[in-house]
Parts: sequence; C-alpha cells; structure tokens
Amino acid sequence: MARLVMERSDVLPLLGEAFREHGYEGASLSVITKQTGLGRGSLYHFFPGGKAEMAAAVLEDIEAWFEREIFAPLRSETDAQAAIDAMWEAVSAYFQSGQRVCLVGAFALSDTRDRFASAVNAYFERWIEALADALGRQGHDGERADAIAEQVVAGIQGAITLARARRDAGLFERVISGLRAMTEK
Amino acid sequence: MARLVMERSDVLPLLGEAFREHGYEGASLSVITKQTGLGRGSLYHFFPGGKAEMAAAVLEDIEAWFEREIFAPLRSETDAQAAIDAMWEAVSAYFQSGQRVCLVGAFALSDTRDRFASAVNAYFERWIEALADALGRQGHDGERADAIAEQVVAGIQGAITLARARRDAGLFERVISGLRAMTEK
DNA sequence: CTTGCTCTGTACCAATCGTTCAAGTATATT
DNA sequence: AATATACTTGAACGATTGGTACAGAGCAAG
Repeated sequence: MARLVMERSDVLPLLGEAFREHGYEGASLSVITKQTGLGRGSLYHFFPGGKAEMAAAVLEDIEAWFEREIFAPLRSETDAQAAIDAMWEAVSAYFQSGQRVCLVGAFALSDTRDRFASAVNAYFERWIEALADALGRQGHDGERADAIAEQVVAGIQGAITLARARRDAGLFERVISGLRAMTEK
Repeated sequence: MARLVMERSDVLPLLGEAFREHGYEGASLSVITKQTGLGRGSLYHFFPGGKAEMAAAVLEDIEAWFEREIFAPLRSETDAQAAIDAMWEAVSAYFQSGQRVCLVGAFALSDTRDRFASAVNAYFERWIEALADALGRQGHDGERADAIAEQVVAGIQGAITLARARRDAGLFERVISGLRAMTEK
C-alpha cells in the first residue's frame, strides 16, 4: 500500500537540489530543512550520520541513476551509436542546458572532494570507461576511444561551468553539439 | 623604499589559495588567518568590507593577471599562433596540471556566483573573445573562431574538474593536448 | 621626546553552525 | 483496543561563524 509519509528515497532528490544550489558547506541544516520540508529530527532519523551521510546518499543515488540510464546502455546496447545518442539527450535534459550543476563536478572542485573521494572518482571513471566502450564498439580503436571519451566527459563538465558562469544556456548547447560531433561515426 | 611589512597586494595570492582550497563558504576567517599569517585586525584593516571584499579583490587580481599575461597578447600579438602557444604554456603552469583549481570556475558552480556574477562572467567572456580574436587572425572565419574558442575554454575548465576528481594530472595533460590540436593551423 | 599614523593581537558580539534528544504523533501489528 | 514501531517536532547544546571595538606596538616626521 502507498505510504503517505515521506520515504528516504523521496528525500534524496530534494537533498540533491539543496547541495547543488548551495554546495556542501553552503547547504546548512536550515537550508536543507526548508528545501526538504523535513524537520531536523526527521532528517537525522533517515540519516543518522548527519550531513555527511545525506551527501553520501545523494551521490550514491546520482551514481545509480547514471549507471542505469547512461553507463549500462553505453556498455551493453548492441547499437553503440544509439546508446551514445541517448546519452546526449539524457545529458541535455539532466543538466537543463547547463542551468543545473553537476553535483559531482562541483564537489570535485572544492575540498569536499576529500570527504567523498572514491564516489567522485568512481562517477567519472565509469562514465569515461562506458563511453570509451561504446566508441570502441562503434569502430574507433581503443586508444582513440579512450582519448575521445576523456575529452567529451571533460567537455561536458566545462560546458556546465561556462554556461553557469555566463548564464548562457545557448553556450551550453553549442559546446555540447561540438562535442557530440566527436562521437559520431 | 622597500617596505618590510605586508602590503595588500602581497596578501592576495595567499587569500586566493585559501579560497581555492576551501571555497568561499569554506574559507572561514580562521582558515584565512592561518593561511595568510595575518590576524583579524590586519585583514579588516586591508579589507574593511570583510570576506566579500577579500574575494572580490582576489578575483580582480586574477583577472588582471590573465588580462596581462594571456588575454592582451591573444588580442594584439602580431603572431597569433605564438600568442596561442604561450596561452597553453601559461595554462599548464598556472593550473599545475589540474592540481590547482580555477577559482572563477569553482565560484561559478556554487551560489557564490551570484555574489560575484559580473566578475565571473567577465573573466570567461574576455578569455573567449580574446582567443577567438587570435584564432580569427590565424585564419579561421569569425563564426568558426568563436565556436572553437568556446569549446577550448570550456574544455580547460572540464579538464581541471576531471583531473581533480580523479587526482590524475596525466588526464589533464591529455585533454589539454587534445584541445591544443584544435588551435593549431 | 612628542605627535600622528599604520598595523596588529585580543576580547567580544550576535548569529548561525551541525548535532542531540525527550516528548509527541502517526502508522502498523496483534 | 492495546501495544509496538516508525516517524516528527522543536527546543536546546556547545562550537564556530563573520564582524566589531579597541588598546597598544611599530615606525616616521617634527
């Protein structure tokens, strides 16, 4: 039966937005309670480890989403080009033309990275490897596929940074379409 | 005559490192006093506006450095390719193969951007325009020069993000050399 | 030495930080 | 209905935050 109360998994996206908008340090408990609508007690009921556990759970949730929606198809879809095309559409939708920050990237740039080093590293490692895998099946030789994958994933992060810095969604789309050209046969 | 005491301009690089390592929110006054070796009294003597003025001064200092060392040559050096080559060397040295964060990029990803919106925007705007100018003089038509410049500046930011996320200086250099190929005739 | 100015360490402020917890309400089980 | 468990509340804790006040240190000019 459907529960009327909030579940832990319902809170994660709200928590994610709080961290995205304010960063780890900037997302104070008052910000988080406001963003999630949950009191401090409830938050510590779901996440006894406090803020650190909240952020870790959010990272895990994000990683799981990317794994399911993007990385796994890149690795196992028989039509590699179709998986890559799907990645580009997912990226544009997920990051909302650069108006929405990549939480993992944002963490990577601050000393928050040290707290969540393995999650931050794993996210990008898997993205690059999965994309290189698809590029390989698409016809590129291994070394070239690795290079393109690194270039492309870095470019996506940079596009987010620039689009946010300049408040220019068009800039995001232009850079993305330039990168996309690198992943076409 | 040379002053033995600390000047405002001597503090800026130290302040910059503090903000780079901890972000705007994370760089507390205790962190800043430790990093700079200056007490609260001295800091507020130099920067009556407090933390916000410190960060603004650091951004101004960074912008001035890039303007002098990179942007101006890109715009006015008669040998455009030489100016671009110099840019790549300066970028590698300045960001220390991705071990050193771009403060402007880091600010752009957090809500700190809102506080320093115009400085953050101006930094990237000038970089892109100066690079596009050099690429134009190097032979590319205007539209193509703009596109490459955006792609390249975004790529640099992404390379920093990824290199830091994965603690992989080699990754930074590989992405940079891929980008560099785009700026060669 | 006196005066005046720049610089600095200490103490202090109100506000906010992340965290804890006892008490309460809602839901599920019997 | 009675009991047990899941969830929520909001007040309070000590620690730390950014910022202020201020007396004195250091030094130069007169």
